[in-house]
Amino acid sequence: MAEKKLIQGVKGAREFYPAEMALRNYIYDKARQASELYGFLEWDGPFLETIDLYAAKSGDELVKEQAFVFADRGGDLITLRPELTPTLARMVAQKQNELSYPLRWWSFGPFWRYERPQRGRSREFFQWNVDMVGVNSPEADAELIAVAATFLRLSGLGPDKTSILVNNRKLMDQQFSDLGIEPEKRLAISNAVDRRTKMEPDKWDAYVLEIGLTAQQLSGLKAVLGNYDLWKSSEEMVRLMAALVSLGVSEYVKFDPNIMRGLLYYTGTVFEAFDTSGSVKRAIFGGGRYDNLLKEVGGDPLSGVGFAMGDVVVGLILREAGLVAAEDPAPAKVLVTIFNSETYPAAAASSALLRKAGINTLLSPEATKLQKQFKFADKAKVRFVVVQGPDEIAANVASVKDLQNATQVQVPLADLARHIAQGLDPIL
RNA sequence: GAGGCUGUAGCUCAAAGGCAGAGCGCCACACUGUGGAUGUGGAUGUUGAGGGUUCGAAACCGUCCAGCCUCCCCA
Repeated sequence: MAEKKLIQGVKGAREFYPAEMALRNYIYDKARQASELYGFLEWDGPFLETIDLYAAKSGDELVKEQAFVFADRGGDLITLRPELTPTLARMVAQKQNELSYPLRWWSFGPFWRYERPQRGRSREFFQWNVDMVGVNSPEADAELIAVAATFLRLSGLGPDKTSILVNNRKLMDQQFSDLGIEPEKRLAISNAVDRRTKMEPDKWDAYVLEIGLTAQQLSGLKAVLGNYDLWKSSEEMVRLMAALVSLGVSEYVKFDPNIMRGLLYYTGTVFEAFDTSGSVKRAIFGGGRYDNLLKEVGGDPLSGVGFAMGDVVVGLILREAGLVAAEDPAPAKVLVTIFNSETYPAAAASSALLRKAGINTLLSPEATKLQKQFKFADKAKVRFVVVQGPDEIAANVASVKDLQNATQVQVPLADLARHIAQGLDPIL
């Protein structure tokens, strides 16, 4: 009590108490299942990279303002990775002629971005990345969307709760061109489209006119953004949509001309997933097709398609939807109590028997009152409690209480593990 | 980087310038070989930090720190 001041953790860094760790592992497990169902290989890169790797995309806010950068003892600038794609590009380029294409890789690991922590955003987060490199077809794009949709399905997020919205950069570029919007204004227009849902209609109109569009172009643009059949005029989109039907995931997918994605490197299909039933407005994941992946790190150009999903937003959604309990996990099935200071050897021997049989077993570390040990068992959510007092030890048996139905029986020690295993799984 | 809200017991929150409280949780007992439920009793605070105003501050003022929300950006 003398020292009460707790040393604070790093702002925006994550703390995973057992309940949060269970959620993180749940997301990791579903990501792994979805990835492996499509035959993707797990990989990872270093968490530390030189700043040069990201500086290839100079001018990018991600690097200049959102990266954690520090000097190592030799004075070199080291970056905590803010994203995976540059690492992917480098690692593929290093073995460009050894790898077999199309490459299907997935990864789940930590990333860092120096930004203001808020709902759905922290400075340290885990991200699932999935990429297919070395192929350029709408069917490959569909495959990636299918991996993502499969994750949603495995996680219990059905198409009634989530949607994957898709669009195509080339299609939109054609529309902009048809409207006579000059190429140099298109980036600003893309950003404006991205921001449209967050602004009031009048203000958005004014904002677009300020960029330099004519009133006619504005109304044309709004017609385009309201045309949900626009995809039918794009051969790529038609093939993509057909592939999604064949792959059995089309119920998740909707065409939406308002999906642009801020990142510059997307060149074709783009997509983002949203929670449509809950309170979280941020994208669950986002991705798309990129060309010239390797050019900037010194390799020969390769096309790819990929997406990334952070753990924070999807974690919020899973909790809100009640799909993952906000409780500590309960790996142990049995608590072996210690009756008094003399009976520890018998209790420890019983716990060893159970563990040898593959049963997750807690052993009390000291002989406190049995009542206290039972209360602990209840909180630990174990099913069985084993008691061996002097009577049981003399008879070479153990008392086993089933907390679920409050029954208790005496079992010969030789049958202890089998008895409990059968109680846990009656099929045995 | 910009704006807003909040910070009181382990947790959720009351107290609006005048004695720091409740519920839940925790501990003990009822029940000295047995959990959940119930009852009775008990412990717990530098009111985020350090200053100022005041006879008197949890409250008012400014500083710092932290958390939450929005913008920016994005997973």
